[in-house]
Amino acid sequence: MSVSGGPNGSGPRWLSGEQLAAWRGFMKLLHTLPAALESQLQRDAKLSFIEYYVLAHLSDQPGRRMRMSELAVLADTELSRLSHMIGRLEKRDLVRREPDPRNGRYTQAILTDTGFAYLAEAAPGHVDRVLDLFVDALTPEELRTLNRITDKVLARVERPQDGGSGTAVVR
Amino acid sequence: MSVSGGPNGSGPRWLSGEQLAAWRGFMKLLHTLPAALESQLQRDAKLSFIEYYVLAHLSDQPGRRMRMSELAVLADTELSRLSHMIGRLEKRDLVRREPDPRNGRYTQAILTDTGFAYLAEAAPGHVDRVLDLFVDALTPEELRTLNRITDKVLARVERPQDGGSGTAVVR
DNA sequence: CATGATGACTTGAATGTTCAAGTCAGACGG
DNA sequence: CCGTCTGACTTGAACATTCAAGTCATCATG
Repeated sequence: MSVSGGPNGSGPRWLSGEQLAAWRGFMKLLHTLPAALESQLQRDAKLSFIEYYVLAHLSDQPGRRMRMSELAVLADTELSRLSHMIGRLEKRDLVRREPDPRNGRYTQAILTDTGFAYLAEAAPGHVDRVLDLFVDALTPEELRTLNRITDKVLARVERPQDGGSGTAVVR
Repeated sequence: MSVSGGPNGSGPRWLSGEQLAAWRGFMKLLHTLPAALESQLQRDAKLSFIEYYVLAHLSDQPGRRMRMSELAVLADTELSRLSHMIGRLEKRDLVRREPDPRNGRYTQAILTDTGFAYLAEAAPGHVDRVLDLFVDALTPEELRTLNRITDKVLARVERPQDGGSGTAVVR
């Protein structure tokens, strides 16, 4: 980037060629892989990626139900977005809501029978695609390495401490 | 997932434990890493991830200008989204538009001086974060492996179109 | 040239996401 | 009990993205 070495003259750290290549490629993957999976899900089941995983998580649960806030954590989304989303899925009869009988502050999202059948119909196609685009593309060795890499980066991202990387001044 | 082995009985292929762990972790990374970078950019420069890279690509170009359609390819986005986005950046005086003098059908997006200065201000903080969360988290060896993995998956995703299950060869 | 075809955007409406309040149930202190 | 507080959503408005037309310059053809 012209901005990197350019106007700041002796600018701050930048990325080396190899690092930049890895980062660029990874950024591209970040966008294209979900897009490819979404397009399959959208075409075959009119579901977005996150909708699919919300339904899948519910189907996994005893009673096919879960508290909204727990589901939000699992689906890695904010409660507000989840609430709107469940509202839309409710209109399609895939999910319904009930207050938790044990504690009325909580709401349970419940996968309906319709929703379960719908998911069962959609799952194989999606799984095929994950296998095809991701799992089968890599050797078991590479998969293990990737898992380790993922964990390391996630640990950094979720590191409790924030801080603008130490003493470097960011005006 | 209950849906995987459940209602379909002898269902189609599913993911093994290791595969599933790798996929889950990767999906999580797909979401949290961009979110972490966006939150820094948003806080420090009121820019989204993609807006940042649009400005960065422009700054890289001779004349700091590029045709909309080329920029759309580089930024991996649709023209319509780019057009709306450039419209918003235009209101902030970071970018302006001109018809290409060589061919009036084309539009050039041009980084203004204001935009260039703005980007120069925002870049170090963003780069720091990429280094911190991504590059520095991995060994050079891991970075190379990741790069290879990325290329393999991207090749699958961008594969023209097949569906024929005959070829097991990845080459 | 006039006419239609094509390509490269631009635009407006529909849809989805984010942000800032608002609501409501239960916990807590007096 | 009563009032206040807290947590867990829900809601509506603002904002962004997607989708389906619409516009406009240039090209091809008769």
